[in-house]
Amino acid sequence: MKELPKVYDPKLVEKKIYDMWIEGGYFHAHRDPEKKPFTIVIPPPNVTGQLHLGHAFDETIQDVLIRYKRMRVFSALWVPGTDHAGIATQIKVEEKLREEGLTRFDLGREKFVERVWEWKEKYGGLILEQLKSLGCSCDWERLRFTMDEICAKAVLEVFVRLYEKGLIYKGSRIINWCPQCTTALSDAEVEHEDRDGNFWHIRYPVKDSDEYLVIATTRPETMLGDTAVAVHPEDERYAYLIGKHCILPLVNREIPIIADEYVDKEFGTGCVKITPCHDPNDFEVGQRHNLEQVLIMDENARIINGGKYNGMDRYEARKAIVSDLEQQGYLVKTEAHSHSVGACYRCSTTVEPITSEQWFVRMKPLAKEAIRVVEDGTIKFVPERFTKVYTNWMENVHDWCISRQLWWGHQIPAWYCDDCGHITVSREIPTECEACHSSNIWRDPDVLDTWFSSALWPFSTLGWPEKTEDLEYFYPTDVLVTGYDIIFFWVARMIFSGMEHMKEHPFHTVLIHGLIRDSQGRKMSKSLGNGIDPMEMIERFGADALRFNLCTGNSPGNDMRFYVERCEAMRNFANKIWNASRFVLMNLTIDKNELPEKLELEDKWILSKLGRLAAEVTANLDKYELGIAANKIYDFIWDSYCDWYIELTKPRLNGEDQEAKINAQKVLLFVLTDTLKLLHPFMPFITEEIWQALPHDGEALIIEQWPAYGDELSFPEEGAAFEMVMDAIRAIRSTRAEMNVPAAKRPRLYIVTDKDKIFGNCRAYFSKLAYAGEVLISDVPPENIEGMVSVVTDEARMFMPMAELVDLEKERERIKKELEKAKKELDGQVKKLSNQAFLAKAPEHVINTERERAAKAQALIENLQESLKKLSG
RNA sequence: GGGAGCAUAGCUCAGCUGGGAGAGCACAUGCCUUACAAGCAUGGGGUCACAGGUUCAAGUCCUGUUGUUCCCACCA
Repeated sequence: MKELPKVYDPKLVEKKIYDMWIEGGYFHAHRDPEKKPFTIVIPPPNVTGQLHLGHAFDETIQDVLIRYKRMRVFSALWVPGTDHAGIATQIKVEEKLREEGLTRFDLGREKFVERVWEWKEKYGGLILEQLKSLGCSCDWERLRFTMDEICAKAVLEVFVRLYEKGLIYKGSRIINWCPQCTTALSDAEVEHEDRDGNFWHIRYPVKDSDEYLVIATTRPETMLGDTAVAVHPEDERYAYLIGKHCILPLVNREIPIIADEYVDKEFGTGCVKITPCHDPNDFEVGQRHNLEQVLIMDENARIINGGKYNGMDRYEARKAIVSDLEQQGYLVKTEAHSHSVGACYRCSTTVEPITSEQWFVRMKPLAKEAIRVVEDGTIKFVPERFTKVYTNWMENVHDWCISRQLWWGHQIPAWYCDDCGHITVSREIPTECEACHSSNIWRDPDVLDTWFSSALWPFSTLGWPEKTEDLEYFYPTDVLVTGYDIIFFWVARMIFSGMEHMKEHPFHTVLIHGLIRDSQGRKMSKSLGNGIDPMEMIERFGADALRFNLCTGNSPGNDMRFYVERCEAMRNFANKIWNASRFVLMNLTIDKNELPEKLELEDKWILSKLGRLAAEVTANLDKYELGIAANKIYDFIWDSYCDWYIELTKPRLNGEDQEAKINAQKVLLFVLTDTLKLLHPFMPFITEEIWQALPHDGEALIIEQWPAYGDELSFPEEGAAFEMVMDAIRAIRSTRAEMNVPAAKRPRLYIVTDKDKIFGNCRAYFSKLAYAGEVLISDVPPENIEGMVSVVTDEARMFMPMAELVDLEKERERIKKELEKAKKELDGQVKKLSNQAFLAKAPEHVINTERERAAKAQALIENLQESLKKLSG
């Protein structure tokens, strides 16, 4: 039998085991008509990214589910892949260029995109290698990239289809503009934050009058683009001014005073400046009143069309304008005012609402089905509370701005005709305008939002729009695992995309988890420098320890604080399993895993526990309760198997009875093997390594069948009987510890009980686990009880002659104290059981449990009283 | 303005459909007991935020309050 080292070293094992799995081809899912498919698509990490704890968390959950289903004999497919991550990747490569003193414009589009591909080829594999270190059992033969040919084809197809259906359109709308990334952003890509700012009250003179209106603004620079002042139609204060004009200060433009219900009479002065090009509301007002549009900022948020302010940065202009207003007497007052400011989710620059020509997806028609499938339960969110977050967003969703002024991404398949102005949208690269056949056409330089391609991920990865066999077999996928921060970006868009293009839900369950935070509850971020590198955790404690840490100690959907010490604790757990297995192997002389004919009491006890564990863990995993399942396995291994069962087998293993020896080995091996199976999804490496060292029939643990038992492991009576013995052992240990009896002291043990048969079979365990010398069992107490320490449970009275330790008076006090406690307990039971309402209304099994407890308490009291009486002589 | 989460041991958190308060770490005491000191045994420690309510029975369900975190929203 193979010798295992004394301390488990993940580094010696993980790489080797992973290679073994790859060689075995176990990650590759076959389209097996005999099996049911189970499919997960990975949330594709940024291709240039590095694994952080958030990934590790997300990926571990998916791997647990995939491994579990694989062992349940599903054809379990986990599709891996990476995302081209438009802005993020482009920024990274531009930074690199800057080190060479270059910008992307120096290279030109074509060369720049080439550079990004080079970068991707060079660094794009890193995160995939990291996933392997974590143990992810992805089907690497089906690796995808959001910009590979297969995915690009899907993107093209979707764009053209939606355009043809009128669900994609180009238009001039207010969009969020990031002056740093110089691109449009979708609403979802803007993060709102309350910031302290000012509320500037400005006087707008009414034309041909001494009067003026006071408006208030948080962005005074936008006044350069004002084309009206609005009041509420029913505001009698200003009714007589409607239709007249104001003179815009500094600019001296005449702008109309209009009436619009959008204005809140109660807020501020009741007058609002209207800047259609730089505020979404004002844009709407402008549309309604046919107002002039004056765009006053360029792509870098520098002033244009603003006279003397031209060329200034937006904040410079703000300062200059406020100062000029003040000098010229237009500034009424400045108030401190906290208001919400939008920031780019990539670079945190304050975004500027700007009118711009962009491509949009018309959301209302698409949202309808996406809401329906969630409301009718076709798609379920776990935990359920995220359903509302989703539907609420979907019901109020605005059109999705999908064009980005970037070079890295899927270029929009639209060509403009210089002659007739027609837009040709096409799957093929056209040579002429489809309307006027002019060859004077040029392609839209913009690319699509990265999330446009991720939205198609569940079916693009399987080969759509081709009717592939994979698509046929594996779609719809089953579970989508991601953090709650990605619901709008990705989950929502996958759902409506799946419904629109596949006419079928992309997955039936969305398993949502929280975010990983640092030990103080802060978000992990580069700027705080509080990030923990999962690779370092793997290096120090092993992938299994990291995985187990991430699976436990949190509840679904909630954030989780990450403690390095917990990795250490889980490393210790791995070591515990290692040593337990080492013990089993050291004692093993059999080469076949089978249960013996003859089972001892403790065998039946542990087997019962194993049977229950398997059933419960299965139920928990089916409900996506990974943490509960993992905790149960942990407790079973450490407490039941190691601390009790292994110790209990030692007398047999070290004894002379050959048959008993073999039988103990058989049960040890059987229980260990099935426990490894249950633990495998959580700790794949160590379980596989041990399993390979144990006698086995199959090839690898990863493809072993998940344990499932009928009644064959159910021994409720024996299980309960053995718990009785354990109670007695614990009571003795406790008393000995309390009295500071050293382990070397092994007094004779008298057990007084009417369950003499059960206790009689367990003599050896009292010696081994309760440090007893000779064990004598009887239904009457021994003589000379005065010199004995007395230990009492509800099933037995026990006496140990330790005269030198016994202070009779103290002994009596100790027992009296226990008696008090027991009586108090019984009082409670009696009270409950004499409550007629309880007896009438509580379910029978609850009443029975209470009766049993009362009976036990009663028995304990009697035993204690007996002992006390004896002591008192 | 709307919505959600959280509040349980010194710390971090479990506690699934209501039925005698749990884990890890920390702490204390005693043990190198031939699988494991990354270990074993034993122990201390909790008005389950507060106030009502439903129920035979509430940490668990309902209402409200307080504190805290987060999400959404076009309050200029």
